[in-house]
Amino acid sequence: MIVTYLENCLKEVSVDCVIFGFDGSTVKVLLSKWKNIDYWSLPGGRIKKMEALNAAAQRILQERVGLKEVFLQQFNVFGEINRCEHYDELETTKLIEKSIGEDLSKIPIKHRVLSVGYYALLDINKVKAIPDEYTEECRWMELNEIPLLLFDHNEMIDLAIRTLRREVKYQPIGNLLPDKFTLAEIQKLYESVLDKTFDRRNFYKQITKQDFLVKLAEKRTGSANKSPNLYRFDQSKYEQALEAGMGF
Amino acid sequence: MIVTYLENCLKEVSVDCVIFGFDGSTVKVLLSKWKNIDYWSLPGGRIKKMEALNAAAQRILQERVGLKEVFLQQFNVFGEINRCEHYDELETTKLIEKSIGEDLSKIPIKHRVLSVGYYALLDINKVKAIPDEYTEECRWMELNEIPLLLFDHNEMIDLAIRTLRREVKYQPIGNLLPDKFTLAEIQKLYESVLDKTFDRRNFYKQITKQDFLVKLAEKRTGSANKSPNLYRFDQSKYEQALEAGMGF
DNA sequence: TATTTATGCGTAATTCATACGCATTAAAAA
DNA sequence: TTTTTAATGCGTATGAATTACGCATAAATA
Repeated sequence: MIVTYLENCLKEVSVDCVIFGFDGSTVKVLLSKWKNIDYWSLPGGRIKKMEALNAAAQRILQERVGLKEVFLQQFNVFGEINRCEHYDELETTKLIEKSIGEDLSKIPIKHRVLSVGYYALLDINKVKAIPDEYTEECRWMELNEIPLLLFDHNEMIDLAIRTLRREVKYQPIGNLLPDKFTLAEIQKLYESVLDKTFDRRNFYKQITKQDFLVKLAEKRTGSANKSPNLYRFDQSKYEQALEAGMGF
Repeated sequence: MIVTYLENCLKEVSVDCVIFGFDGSTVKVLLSKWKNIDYWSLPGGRIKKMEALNAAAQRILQERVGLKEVFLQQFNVFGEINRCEHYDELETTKLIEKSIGEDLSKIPIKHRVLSVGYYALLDINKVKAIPDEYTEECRWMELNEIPLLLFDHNEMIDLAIRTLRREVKYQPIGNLLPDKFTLAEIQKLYESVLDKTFDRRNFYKQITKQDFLVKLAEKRTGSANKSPNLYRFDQSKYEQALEAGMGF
C-alpha cells in the first residue's frame, strides 16, 4: 500500500535519478516503464525520515541497479508548483491511478512534491537494472530517442546532460567505463558524452599523459588486427585528480 | 507565533541564501544575528505551500534586501540528518529557544529539515539589509572573518564560494556592480571573487573587447589624478552573454 | 608645475588546441 | 606465408589564447 510506504518517508521531497550508462559505444539513460500504461519516467524514490539525502539517492540507485560505488551527484531541485510538463495534473493523476490501481484522492497527502535531481555515471555492462514495485520494465535509452516522459522528467534529463557536459571538462568520468578498457573505448566515451569527435592521435597524447591511467600488460584479443592495449584507472590518483578538478 | 507561520509553508524543506555583495573593493556575505544570543546565521526562510521553489528564494531575498532583479542560483541541497555542524542538536535547540522565546518541544514538527542553498550576487550599495522577526541585525562580513555560524551555514558559505569561483569563469557577474563602474572596480571585483590579481593591461584588453560593456561619456571625478571612465552593462548583450555562457 | 593615476598600444614568450603525416607493430584471415 | 586491418607512437606545423611587461600620453588635483 502506498500509504504505509509513505509513512516512513519525507512527504514533501523526493529523489529522481538520471542514470547515465556507457555500453562501449554510446551513452544511454535508464528509464522505467510504469505498469498498465505506456508511459516512462526516471527511476526515483522517497527519502526516509532518518536518512541523509545523499544516502537516500545512493539507496535508490542501488535498489534499481544494484551498484553503490558510482559517481552520483545532485544537479538541481525541481520545485515548480505543477511539475507535469506535457500532460496536466489531472491527466497525470489519472495515469498514475491507472498504473498503480489505487485511488489517489483517498490518500491524505495533497500537496506538490519537490524533487532533488541526481545524476549517476556507470558502466551498463556491470549492472542489471531491476524495476521497482510500480514499474514493469527498465530500459537503457539513447539520448536522442527518449519519449515524452511523465512529470518534468524530460526537463530533468535535459538539464542533467547539460550539467554533465559542463562538468566533464573538470572531472574524469571513469565510472562509466569497465574496469579494463582500451584507449579507443575511452575516446568513444568522451565523444559520446560531448557529442563530437576527436583526433585519435591528439586524444591519445592527452589522455596517456594523465597519470591516473595505468597501462596493463593485457590486451583485448579477438579481432582480425593488432590487439589494443587494456588500461585501468589508478584509483587513488583518479580520486586525487577528481579532487583537484583536473580537466580534459 | 511560529506555529501559525509554519502552517502555510512546507515543513520539510527550507531555503537558505548566501548573499554575496561587493562594496567596490571586496566581496562580502550577508549574515543575520539572532535575537538574545550571540550567534549568527545565513538569511533563510520557508517555502509557501503554493509557491515555486525559485520564487520562494526570490521572495526571501527580497524580504531581506529589498531587491528582486539579482542573480540568484541554487547550488546545493543540504540534507544531512543532523545539520548542526559545531554544536550538537540539543545545544542548538536551546540556543534557538533562548533566542525566539518559545518552547520548541511544544511544536508538533519534530523532524529534520532539508535546506536548498541559493547564492545571490548584488551590489552592497544598492541595498539596505533588514533583519527578519527572529534576528536583530544584518551585517556584511568579509569572507575571511566569518564566525562560527548556527546549523551547517559555514559549510554552505564554503560551498557557495567554491561554486561561485567555478561559475564565474562562464558567467559575467555584473549583478555585484553598481550601475556605473570603472574598469578598476570590475577588476577588483574579479580579483576579490577569485582571490588573485591580474595584470591591469591584460585585464583591460580582455574586458573591453566584451561587447556587453558600454563606455560612458561620464567620468568619476574627485581624486587628485586623471578621472577614470565610467562603464555600464548593455543589459540585453549582458543577458545574451550569460545565456551563451561566455567566459572570462 | 609636480605628482599621481588612468588609458591605450605594442610585443615577446609560452602554453594549448588542432590538424595531419608517417613508420611500425601485431592480430587474424586468406 | 602473405594480406588485410587496426593499433601505436612518434613528429611537426599552425593558430589562438594567456601572460608578462615596456612605454608614451592624458588629465585630474595639490
